[in-house]
Amino acid sequence: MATLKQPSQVLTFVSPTGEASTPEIDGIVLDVIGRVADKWTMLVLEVLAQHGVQRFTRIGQLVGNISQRMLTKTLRQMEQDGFVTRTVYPEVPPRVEYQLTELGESLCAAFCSVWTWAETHQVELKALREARDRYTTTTL
Amino acid sequence: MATLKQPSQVLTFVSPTGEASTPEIDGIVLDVIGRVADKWTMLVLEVLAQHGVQRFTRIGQLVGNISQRMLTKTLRQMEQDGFVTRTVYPEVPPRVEYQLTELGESLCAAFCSVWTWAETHQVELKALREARDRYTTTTL
DNA sequence: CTGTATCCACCGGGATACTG
DNA sequence: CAGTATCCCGGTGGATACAG
Repeated sequence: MATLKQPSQVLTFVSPTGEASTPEIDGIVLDVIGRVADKWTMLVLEVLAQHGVQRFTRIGQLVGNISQRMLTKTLRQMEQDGFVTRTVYPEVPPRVEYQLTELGESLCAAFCSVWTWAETHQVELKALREARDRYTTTTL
Repeated sequence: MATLKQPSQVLTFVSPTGEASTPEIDGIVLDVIGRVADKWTMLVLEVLAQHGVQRFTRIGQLVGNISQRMLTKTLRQMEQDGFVTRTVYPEVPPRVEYQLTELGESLCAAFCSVWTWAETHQVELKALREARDRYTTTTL
């Protein structure tokens, strides 16, 4: 983001020289977060971390309900970002194996705390959601 | 090494019959991840964590390019999820303040490692991307 | 100031069909 | 097996206008 594009009337107020109160979040970091904060990416990351090198179809099975299209796109993106390696064996039928790179593993480790947080607070979160749902129900 | 978490009950292999018994990652956790892995949510979370209680417009400024619509939606969602509290002061002009709850702060802390990871590897990531972009010079 | 409501363009993502 | 190519629908999110 942060692309050139006259912010017509957005809340932004990027001062010319920066400074002032510009606690803007670093663009690169933000961009990285944007890529990584993808549902399928996180799931594939998880799968490869737990099961090691796997083939295309296998990953799809392990992830769960994911279409070929999304699996392909996700894996390609992850490959581009250097999170996984893609190895094609010139056989017939073809065999393609995916494996986490060290970068991918380190990312996975970083996400571990979030995953743990989700598990730790799932009861609490579920309760909150149900409480909210009770309000939202009758109002329709 | 960097395994995300122990095999626990999260992922299961496909049963011998070919039926995908429980390949899904825990629904609640996945759902939570889905909500939390939102760009704007993460940014607002970050902003509130760093700047403490803030008003609507101010949050918008601190976040950067975010439309009112998205800011409102994000804040509402976060309020529903119990990440922030919303305090309306019956004044004119109106003043509304948002503040992280303890839950929100704990989530933010969990995300800290991801944020740190992004910062730590940003050079590496940038290099990878640029290398890729050079290949993508396949004109139009 | 703090929103809500609307219109609308974009694209994420499922379903399906075809290829090497 | 491991994709690629289309169609297509619904959600995301920006722009704009209006309200309390």
